[in-house]
Amino acid sequence: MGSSPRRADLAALLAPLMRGLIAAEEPVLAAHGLTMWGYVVLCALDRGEVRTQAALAESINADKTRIIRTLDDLQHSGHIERVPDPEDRRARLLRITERGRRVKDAAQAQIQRGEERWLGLLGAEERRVFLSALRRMAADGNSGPP
Amino acid sequence: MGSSPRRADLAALLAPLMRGLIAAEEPVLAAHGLTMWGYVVLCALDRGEVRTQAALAESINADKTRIIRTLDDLQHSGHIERVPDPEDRRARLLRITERGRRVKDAAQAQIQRGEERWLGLLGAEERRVFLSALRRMAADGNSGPP
DNA sequence: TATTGTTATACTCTATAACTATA
DNA sequence: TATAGTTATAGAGTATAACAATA
Repeated sequence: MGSSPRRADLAALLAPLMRGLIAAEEPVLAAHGLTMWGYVVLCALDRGEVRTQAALAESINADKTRIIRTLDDLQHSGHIERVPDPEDRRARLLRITERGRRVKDAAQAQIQRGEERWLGLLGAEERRVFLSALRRMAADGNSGPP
Repeated sequence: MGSSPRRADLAALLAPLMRGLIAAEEPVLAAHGLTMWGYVVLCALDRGEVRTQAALAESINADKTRIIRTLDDLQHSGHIERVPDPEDRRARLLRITERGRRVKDAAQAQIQRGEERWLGLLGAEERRVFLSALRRMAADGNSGPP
């Protein structure tokens, strides 16, 4: 015997949770005039770790060509600024605007309230352990192929 | 102030972990002659909860038209059988074959060994709490929109 | 020669509509 | 009339290749 697995695959457990979270986020973002990618970009820029489009694309695991329309839209709606880099005239420096940060913070607050639908299933200590473990695992996933 | 979030969004933590897991799974599945969807189908059929194509599609959150090519391939490679339902001549009953189960079990064993790259970051008790919490959250995500 | 940002093109994946054979 | 399975078509999303400007 021994043919049935002790537990489901990790990915099989994460997938439905991910689906649920995204489904819950989408109407919130739409209500704030944001797309999923637009929100991801605002979050990345708000962290302040990246300045150029290439660096941004890499940090959110997107192709550099894929984010251009998103950046255009965010710029036109006043959520970000794109200024030429005086030190490298090929590059354009990205910055979230005051308005962009307000919108992002409002959307994020509502999103994290919505996450209580799932996190609320956990006890206080359980939640602490879960989030701590998840943070560590997520950080390692960034270190590329084994 | 209060403009920076206490923590990252749940989805933002799950996304890189999910990416890493899928990237690690893909070469394993390929080595066993399976696609991601083919593997998902074999796992669902092995659980034995569904019998028709429509029920299978729903259980793995896929469109009924989307799985047909996958079922064709799995049938041609002898991983599943499709027999006409004697009680409803419109339907075809799905069943994983002995060969299908062997391949699926082998792939799954290797996949779960690969997951130790992430789960291995956790202590024994931490891992137990994490998996227990994740299982509960994943089950709730299936209950549809709030 | 390599890199930044951009555009145009091709390709993959998925959903939609329409069809058949049953019920 | 509704449903199971199938096919064909169209649409969205993504990657690839090629370009101009700059390093």
